[in-house]
Amino acid sequence: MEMPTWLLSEVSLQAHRLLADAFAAAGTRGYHYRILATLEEFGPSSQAAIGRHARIDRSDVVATVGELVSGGYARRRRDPHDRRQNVIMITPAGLTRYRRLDQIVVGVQDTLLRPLNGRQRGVLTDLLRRLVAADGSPADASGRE
Amino acid sequence: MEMPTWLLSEVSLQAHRLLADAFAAAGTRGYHYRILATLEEFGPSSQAAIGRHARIDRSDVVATVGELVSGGYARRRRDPHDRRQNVIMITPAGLTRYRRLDQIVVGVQDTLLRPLNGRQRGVLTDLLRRLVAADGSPADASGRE
DNA sequence: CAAATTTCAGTTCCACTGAGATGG
DNA sequence: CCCATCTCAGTGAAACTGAAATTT
Repeated sequence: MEMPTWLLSEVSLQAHRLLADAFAAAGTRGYHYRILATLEEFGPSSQAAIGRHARIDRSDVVATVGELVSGGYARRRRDPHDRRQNVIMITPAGLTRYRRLDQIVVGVQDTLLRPLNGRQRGVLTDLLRRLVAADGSPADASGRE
Repeated sequence: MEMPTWLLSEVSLQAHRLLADAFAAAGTRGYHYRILATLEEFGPSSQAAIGRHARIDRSDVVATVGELVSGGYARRRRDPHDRRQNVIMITPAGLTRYRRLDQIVVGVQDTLLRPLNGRQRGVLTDLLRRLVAADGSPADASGRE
């Protein structure tokens, strides 16, 4: 019960709980924040591109963007240059909302990482980044999918 | 998008995918493994105790233990000393199954942590352990629950 | 009475699948 | 023809809630 995967899922669950509580208090969910963050970072994007950046399934992107549009946080238009895709743009209201949610998320980082000092936080982030970077990379011969 | 909680959830998701795939191939799920591991580690336990050790909700413990009993991997009896509770015991078949699943889990650790050397794995485990240990501990004034 | 345990029924979020329609 | 995108409908694991029944 001390396996890294166990510890990882426990810590991730802690983070998820903190985030879910904070998001719920703000009347939203993780997918909303992640999509707003993607739009803020990459600008107008197709739904497929959003899904790749935010790592959300195509199917969930459709539904969540729909909710964001209903709430006035994003706009959805057909791309005139490639009529297969939509162009999703964040609205001023969406940007305001994103900034507010982002502060919440920053606060959660600090709550979660309180037991670690600055140097330790850096080491943890670095190690995790390596694992993320290696996901599905050539190092591993037995590919998924 | 480089927040520790994001990296954490990404890595945890990688681990979850690896484990879920491996468990599915073995015809089981995470809850089954976690409960078998708890029974192996702590011996006969009440369902409430299992839930506390494996960090599984009381409600899910009931259902999952039921499945394990159906599969012949555990037995459920009323505790004669405290008739509110059940005593759950792992069967020989359950122990065999647990050992097999545990090997799978050990293999997944190695797949996941392949990008890190031994020292780095130790550091990561240590940092994560600190975060887990601090969960809901006094350091944080605003307690959950 | 209060507290703990078991159980059931239901919810939510997240990740994912399959298939159809449209368009490049 | 093949491929990408969008969309809908549905599945399943995991975490959780509320309430009832039993027993301590």
